[in-house]
Amino acid sequence: MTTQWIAIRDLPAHTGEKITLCGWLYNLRSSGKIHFLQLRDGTGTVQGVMVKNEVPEDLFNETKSLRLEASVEVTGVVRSDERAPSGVELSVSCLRVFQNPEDEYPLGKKDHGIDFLLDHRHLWLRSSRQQAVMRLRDRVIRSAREYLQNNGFILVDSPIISGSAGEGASGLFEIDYFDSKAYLAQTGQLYAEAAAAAFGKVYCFGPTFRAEKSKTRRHLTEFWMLEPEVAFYDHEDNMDLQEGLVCHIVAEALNHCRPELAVLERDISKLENIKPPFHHLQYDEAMEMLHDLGSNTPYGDDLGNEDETILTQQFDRPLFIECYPKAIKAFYMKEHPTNPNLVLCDDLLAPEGYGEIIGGSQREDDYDRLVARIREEGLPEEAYDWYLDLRKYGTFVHSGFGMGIERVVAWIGGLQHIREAIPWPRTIYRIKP
RNA sequence: UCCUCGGUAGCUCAAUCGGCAGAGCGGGUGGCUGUUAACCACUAGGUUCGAGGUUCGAGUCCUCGCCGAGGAGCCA
Repeated sequence: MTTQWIAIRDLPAHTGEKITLCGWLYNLRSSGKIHFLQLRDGTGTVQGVMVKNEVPEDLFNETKSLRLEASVEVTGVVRSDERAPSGVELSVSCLRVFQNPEDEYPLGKKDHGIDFLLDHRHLWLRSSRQQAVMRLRDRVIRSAREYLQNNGFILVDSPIISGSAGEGASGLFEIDYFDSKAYLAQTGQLYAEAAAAAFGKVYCFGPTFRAEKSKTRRHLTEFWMLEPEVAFYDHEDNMDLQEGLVCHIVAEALNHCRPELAVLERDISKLENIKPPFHHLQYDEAMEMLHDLGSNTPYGDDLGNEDETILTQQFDRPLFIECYPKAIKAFYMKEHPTNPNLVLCDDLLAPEGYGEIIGGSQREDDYDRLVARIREEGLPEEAYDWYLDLRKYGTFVHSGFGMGIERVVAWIGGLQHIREAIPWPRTIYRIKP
């Protein structure tokens, strides 16, 4: 295509000029002798106005028969108009149809059920709401990388295919790998720890897989996780990093995604609260508070979703819960220096009931203790020989965490369900499209 | 794996106590020179998820199955 076309987003700068744009017809209204064409091109929307006695009669009649989502090239003069939401309209003088669909567009202008929308995810992405979500997701990812890279981190990605089951094989997807079995990664953490010993401050970012039959609005079987790992950071340094990262992501969403948050009808004031310092509770304190608030969760258990919601409702910004019992946490977490029943870890809970967005810990750096923990958990020791090497050759205090991108997007965007926060959600009963 | 809810027109949903299968949107036809999910008129459109059962009569009640959603557990 040799024609120079203009993005709808940039139309106000071309007021008074005759321009050409390419896009799709997302709605068409007509008053008999005047057509209103709602056009979108991925950068924005604009109303094209076609008046019967200003264009050839064939063109006017053909335009009336266009179906929703017809792909078109439209030429006309950009005109400022107070009645237009974006401030400008297009007086259409010429319209070329790339394709007028033979069938009616499946997604109507009124509401649809979630099942139908998910079956039509490939078309649903065209809607203004889904475009707002994807732009927010893009911004979250961009600002997270930006924050880490501005703070001396290097991206060192981890493999997605792993040869050993490692921790708890239950949640792993098994795949055929030539003549043997392999597994899809649940986390890149162990590899990030090795990379931290090479580069100091590292992160990995990629898809992770959980073969758990979770059926909740917070779970996907495939989700994206950002996992920083830092040499010589302890538990406290780790939480400072998490706080800084989350604050930067929220601030950048407010800087760049106001229109998207407006489409999502997000209460901005809730996001403007997200500033340091975040609240901190020790696990013990959290349990005490929960029991005062009527929870029945016994001491020693992990917090239920209900518990997380109750706790976060007490605060106006994210909440750290620190130092859980060792028995309910992963083998690689470092034992608490004064209480051997606890580990140096933290969960970061988002406000408004969005729950855990980060799980992190200081890692066990003592060879003997780590071996003992692997044996206690009944894990296959030989699978961790390379991981144990990190404690044999220049062991070092280090810490890291994993942040679930979709949960962060769901929280910042105020989404009801995490599946809207990823372009192609994967859940137990849904792997198409 | 467990608990709860749901499946009726292309879509979103109604249908009273078990008594003629309905509406809006979308489709088709016609009308309208400022519409904002435009509006107005007319019109077509049904194996009520499937298989049994109860009943004079089942979308509705019972049994089993299938599919999906929300929640629990687990986790980011």
